[in-house]
Amino acid sequence: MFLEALSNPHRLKIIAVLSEGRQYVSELARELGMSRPLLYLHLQKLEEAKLVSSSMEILESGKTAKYYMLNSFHLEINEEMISSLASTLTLKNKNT
Amino acid sequence: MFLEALSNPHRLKIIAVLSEGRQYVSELARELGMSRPLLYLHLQKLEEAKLVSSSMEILESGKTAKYYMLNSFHLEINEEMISSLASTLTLKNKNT
DNA sequence: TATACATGTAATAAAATACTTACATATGAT
DNA sequence: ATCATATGTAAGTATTTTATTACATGTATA
Repeated sequence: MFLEALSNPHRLKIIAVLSEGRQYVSELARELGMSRPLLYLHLQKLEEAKLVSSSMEILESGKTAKYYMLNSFHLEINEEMISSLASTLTLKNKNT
Repeated sequence: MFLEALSNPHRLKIIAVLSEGRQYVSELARELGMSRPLLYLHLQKLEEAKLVSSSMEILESGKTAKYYMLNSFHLEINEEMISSLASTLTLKNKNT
């Protein structure tokens, strides 16, 4: 769910950096001062939420790089929207 | 942070119910099929995020009741907004 | 007094997230 | 061959979040 994807400060930073342009994972990890495995985890969640996309490419150096880019998004969040979102959710309920 | 507050399905349901009108905790717990202590926890997070407010009142029966009501909100979420939000965040960084 | 129903919270358990360490593979340059 | 730098992921640990259980207090009613 996109709201869950946006609930972590690291992921917001990732979005902020990607909003300035696409970047590949290792370089992104350096810019954010974050370990690559951890960055992967966050990127995965952002990708599942369709907030970012990725593509494998070849750097000038000849090494392969996985580029991530930000998908443009625009959401209006208000009571009504949350209510209709809530009605689509299933949550394990003890009673019935 | 309001995005964290909105990242849990129970809390979205709470908002959905409260959007139909104010309600007191015990009754809300029954409507949601949720234990009161758990509901308290979620209501606290929503209140910290300023999404709901509460007030103690006396029921016709004479018992005191803590009413919760939804605060009206409207947020535009897009890359730009996330970027500026991200810049306000401090996150523990290993390297400087 | 016992029952019913309200608030409030402490202590604990369970589950989900976040994070680290370690290693594997591949390519190009020295 | 070794070094540097890329991807990818498994396994384990740590932390945070979520959830339960068990109480305490107060008021009105039977």
